[in-house]
Amino acid sequence: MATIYEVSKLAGVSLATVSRVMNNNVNVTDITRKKVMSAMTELGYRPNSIAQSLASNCSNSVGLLVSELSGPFYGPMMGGIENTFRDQGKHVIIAAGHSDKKREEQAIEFLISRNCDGLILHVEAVTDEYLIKLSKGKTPFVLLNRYISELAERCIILDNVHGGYLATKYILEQGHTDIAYISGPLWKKDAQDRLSGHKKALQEFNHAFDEQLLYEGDFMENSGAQGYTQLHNSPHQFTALICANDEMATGAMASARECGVTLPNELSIIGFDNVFFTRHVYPPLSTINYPIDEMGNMAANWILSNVYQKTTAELQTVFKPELIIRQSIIKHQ
Amino acid sequence: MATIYEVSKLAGVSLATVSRVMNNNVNVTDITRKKVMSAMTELGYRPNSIAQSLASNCSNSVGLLVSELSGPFYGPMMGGIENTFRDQGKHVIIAAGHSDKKREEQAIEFLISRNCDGLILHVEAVTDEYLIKLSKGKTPFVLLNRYISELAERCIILDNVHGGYLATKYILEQGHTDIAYISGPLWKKDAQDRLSGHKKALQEFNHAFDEQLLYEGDFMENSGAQGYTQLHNSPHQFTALICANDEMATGAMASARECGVTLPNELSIIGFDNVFFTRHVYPPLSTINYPIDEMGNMAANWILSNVYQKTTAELQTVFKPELIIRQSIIKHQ
DNA sequence: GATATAAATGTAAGCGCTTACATTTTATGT
DNA sequence: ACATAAAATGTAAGCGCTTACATTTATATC
Repeated sequence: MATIYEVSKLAGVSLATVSRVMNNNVNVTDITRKKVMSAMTELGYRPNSIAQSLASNCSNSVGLLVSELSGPFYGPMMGGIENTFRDQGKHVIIAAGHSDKKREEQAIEFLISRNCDGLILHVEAVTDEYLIKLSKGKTPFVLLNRYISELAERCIILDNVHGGYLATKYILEQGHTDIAYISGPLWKKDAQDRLSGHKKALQEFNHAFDEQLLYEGDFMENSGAQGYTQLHNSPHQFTALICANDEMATGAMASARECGVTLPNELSIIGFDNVFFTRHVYPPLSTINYPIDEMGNMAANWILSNVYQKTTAELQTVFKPELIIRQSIIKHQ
Repeated sequence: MATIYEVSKLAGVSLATVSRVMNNNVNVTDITRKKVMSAMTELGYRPNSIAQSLASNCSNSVGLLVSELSGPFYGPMMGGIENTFRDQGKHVIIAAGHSDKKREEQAIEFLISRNCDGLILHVEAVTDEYLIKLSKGKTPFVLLNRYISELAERCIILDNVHGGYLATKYILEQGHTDIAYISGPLWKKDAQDRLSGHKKALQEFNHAFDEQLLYEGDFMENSGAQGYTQLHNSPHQFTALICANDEMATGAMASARECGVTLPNELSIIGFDNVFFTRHVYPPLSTINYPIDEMGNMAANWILSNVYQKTTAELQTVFKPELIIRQSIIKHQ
């Protein structure tokens, strides 16, 4: 591979001049620029980005840590992020944390040791303290889907409380009074928030929250199925089921059908996240929209603005969930 | 950040020695190794991977190009790949090609200019010639889901012909004789192959292939819906529909239901790929399994073996599809 | 046209590592 | 104890760029 040195020789200029035409282009005569450019194309020169990084102390790479690379939730998020960055010549290095404290920490270390200029973190298991300490370090980062008051300006979140509220409110408005709830793991903030939104709506409608109708799942499909079975077999009746995410709702639907329950006639269900397959389940699942792609985009913009000093669209940190109505809920008489 | 130089000073050894303990560890006394190690931890030293790359001419990064970051197909593939690599201290740089020739080429250029040691390519639009030329270059790559005879040993593929054959054979065995087919875009090799598998099965059962019952889609959900509508409105009857992937099958199912067709009683459907949501659609979709995660894994192993000289499990290039039977198909009398 | 000023270009010192080669230390055999 | 080979360590030259600073060249001012 040709180096800058050969280009400079062929063009009859110095290294610095070649470097200048590669970069900001400031203070170079058109004529020398042309000489250099044609030398470059003649040699098929392409800058060595590693050497650039070392010399400039900027790797032009941003680290992206998600819980899983697969699954309906992260794909759109990554898509939005990659798109924004590649246009800017930045590249994204991905890692998966698998919702495990140790693996998340390792992944962050890994990304930092890779000289990422900035990090986009969707972490779940790592502690607030860890992140606060990390924020003192020299690698800037944004947090997706996590709120830490000390780091507020770098948290891009969904208003989960409001989302939980919207779901329950809609169910209540449809006349349901006996409502079961399958939550996420309650050590996770978003699971808590969605549940408190639920309680808030209940309170507003003067309905008591019934602990017996709560099942704590883990956001995975199976726990939805298990949760439903357990609730179904308890003495408590319910005509509507709220699930803290779509995966669990799907599991619950399968389980309900196995119990001989007709959907949606005998049981109304609502999920959360609006992952793309909710349209395909039967009956099509009502849910709460989580604009994860937009939020990924915003995270990318945050980095562009805070790390690379690019001017971007205005940064927004709190996103609003929206109710998506499909056929999985019926009016209760 | 501490550099190797400070470590060497604190440990009272030379740069080279520090470098040695970081690397192969060969020819270093235990005692000096310990001195160096403790100096490292004392300083919180972490090697600068950019400098390492420049000096060693190896970036420890591999580029991964997929068509989309989202969608049910690529997630599992990326997951398998990332997993394999991070264990080995390699990182993966991702890019999306969006099935567009120009964007795919750009992405490849980008990845190469990023000094990736190797590439895993899932490309669709780029020509064979381009790839053959690329193979003459210095960056090694594997191809996922694409076969080019000149590059056979670096193609990791599914036997799509056999997959198409299996699907059709099963439908035929269920007694169906009037079978519609929604294909992928026929400029894509996999779409062609699946269709020829279909024809092969037909022939084996002495059924003529009816051009009128073929619709060429684009592997996306909408085209499945459109395809179904068109086939439904044509004068030709059919009791079974084979779709070249699950997305189109899903679209066709929605469309069939809108046309008032009861599934699976009035129409049997089979898809292809076995993406995870096929279990959730209604009725659960029979399909052909595409072991994309394993194939991603294998691609990673290929790189490990061919680029990094690691010994890995034996490399396999052709994977076998399997029939997955669910409830979307009934026997035809 | 001489001088001051600005613009364009060149020079050379790093960025933080690896590694060929040189040198020193240690082990081995007699 | 000494020569010799082997092992451990040190020296220094890069890897391909960027950039502060120095120098040269063009432009403006009177």
